[in-house]
Amino acid sequence: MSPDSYLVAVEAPLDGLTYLPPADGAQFTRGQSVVVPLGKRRAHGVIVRPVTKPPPGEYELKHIFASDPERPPIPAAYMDWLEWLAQYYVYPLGQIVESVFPPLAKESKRGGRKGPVVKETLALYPAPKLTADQRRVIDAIESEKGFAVHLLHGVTGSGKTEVYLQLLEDVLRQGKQALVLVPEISLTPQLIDRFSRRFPGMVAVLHSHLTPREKTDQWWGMVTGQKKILIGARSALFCPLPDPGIVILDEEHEPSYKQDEKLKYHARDAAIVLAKNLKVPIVLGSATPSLESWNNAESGRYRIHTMAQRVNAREMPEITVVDLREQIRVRKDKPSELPHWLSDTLYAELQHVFAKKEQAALFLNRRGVAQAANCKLCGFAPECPNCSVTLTVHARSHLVCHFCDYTEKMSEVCPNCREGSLEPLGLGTEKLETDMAALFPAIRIARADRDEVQSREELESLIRSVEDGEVDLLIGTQMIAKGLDFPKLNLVGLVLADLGFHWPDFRASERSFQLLTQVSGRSGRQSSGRVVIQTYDTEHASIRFTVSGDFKGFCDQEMSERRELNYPPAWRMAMLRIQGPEATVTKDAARRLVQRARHLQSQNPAYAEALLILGPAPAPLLKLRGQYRYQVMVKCDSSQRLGAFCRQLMTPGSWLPPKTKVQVDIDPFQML
DNA sequence: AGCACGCCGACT
DNA sequence: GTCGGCGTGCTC
Repeated sequence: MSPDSYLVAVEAPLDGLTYLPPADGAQFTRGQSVVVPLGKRRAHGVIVRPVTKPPPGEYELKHIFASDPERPPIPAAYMDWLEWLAQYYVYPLGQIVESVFPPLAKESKRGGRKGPVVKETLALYPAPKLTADQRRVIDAIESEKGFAVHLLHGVTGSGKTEVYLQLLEDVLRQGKQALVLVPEISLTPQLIDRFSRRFPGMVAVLHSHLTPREKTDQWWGMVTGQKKILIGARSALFCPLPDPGIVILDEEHEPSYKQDEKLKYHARDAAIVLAKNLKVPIVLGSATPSLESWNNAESGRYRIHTMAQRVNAREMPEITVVDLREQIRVRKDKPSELPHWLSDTLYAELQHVFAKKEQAALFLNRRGVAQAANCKLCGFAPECPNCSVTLTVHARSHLVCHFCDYTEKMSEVCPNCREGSLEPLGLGTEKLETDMAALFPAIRIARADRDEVQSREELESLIRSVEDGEVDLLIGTQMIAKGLDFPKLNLVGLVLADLGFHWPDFRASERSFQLLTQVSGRSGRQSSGRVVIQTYDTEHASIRFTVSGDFKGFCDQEMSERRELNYPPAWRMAMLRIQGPEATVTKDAARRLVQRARHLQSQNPAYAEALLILGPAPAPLLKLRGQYRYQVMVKCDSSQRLGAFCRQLMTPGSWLPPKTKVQVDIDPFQML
């Protein structure tokens, strides 16, 4: 019995359209590529499933033209995964399906005089002898067959990469393929070389900096099975591997795994579902696991593997916390020549390091435009009474919460100590550079931030010049915290750790802790490293737990706060973003969206206690590129319920004014 | 997304 | 009078 018709995912913002089989009566199976008529054009499509019922409404069904010989069928596990993505992230399947295919035809004109994507002429890199820790972890991971999530918690320098390499070797021995995901920023030629030396001729690479031709060639290398290991940024997930045996995802906690445009997926979460569909193990590695993953490990959903020792038994660096409040008090009586941001302690350490001809780095995690206010005397930063996030300074006179729109006037005197004054936090890397150049005229300074370093090539050449000892002092934002692996770097200074604490985001503490721990772990690769953390808030959990090295302690405390306010991972969250060209119209639409949401909530008793709707609140940058932006936050006790709610809420209707658009972001990272 | 239709300003 | 601007709406 032949089916009446097929549901086809087509290149359009739709989940699928119904088509009749072609005139020749050819039949199709799930995952096959076809060419279909769509309006006036020919479009690519993928068979989702045969259907017997015609679509609702009066339609003259069109016929599929033919199957698409250019495109191989998508494996069933990947089809299931794509449908999951569409459901979970509330995004049209038709626009997701396109991303499993390469940008160009298999064979077309070959151009480009650029070198090969993966160098194949390098000296082999033999496997070193594994440490007992590494052997234990590998055995534990390999003892479990089929799908399982393994969280590899290894301190910086504990040799996680070698664990990955050994796991890959064993998977390759079984003739299977592997997918290795890394954050885009760490996908450097050095990393690719390391894999290529170990597995010559078997490595393919996919990331956004490749040309369409290069992407297409790498894609086919994996899909034909010629290449065995795919290393890539998050988009590499979409390359349909015919025979995968393992998925590895390094730096699991990295926020850059979350895509914040179009399909707003989290590569870690998507990778886990993919691995589950493929029935293969997935390894998540990090020195500072995300609270999400840690929570899953504690509850037994993930297997946890810990590596607490550094490979060569190197010491962890010594961390000094400088209380800037104390510094201010001292300087009140005894004025200093030093810039206000530079403590006597950090200055002394810098002098010491430069005298020994070693390297130093100064970090200032200056992030974006949103500014917190804090008291220079007591460190107090005003918080929203409803949301427990730091309030943001608006027009230097008001404090606003970006989640619930709570507003208060910014008081002159600090409401906490009634002595100091509230002032916006503000300090830039440029200022650090000019001050340091004046203090130490002889040292060579390099600056790394978004203004100074635009491309990855620039970042790589900067890193190389630090490695080659052409730089004495590196000044930068957290963009260099990742690539920081310099043998002669023996001092890391965090100029103002508070900037991270007071970011208006419920993950601010977690990110600060991660940054502090990651940075601290990287000072002193060879000899005794030092870390100086300057702060107005020495009691902040991020600092206390970094200094004590108590990862679990930090997570326990942070989890209890998340539970209290129904934040992830205790609850789940979705952000609804409304934007339009007119201020009042957009704000009105946002209000109406909230009304709709509350109405929907009242219709279904299952939502009553399980759902919190907050807002609308103006986005921190209310007007961006001519668009006014508001956001509505939805918290929910279960991800299934949250997904169902959002899909219902987003069903198209006439309630949206023209030119106004709503987007859903499930499990948002970017709170702005 | 892409490609139509549709209704208003500056061109031969 | 038309050419073309991109706002709006639809695709089985």
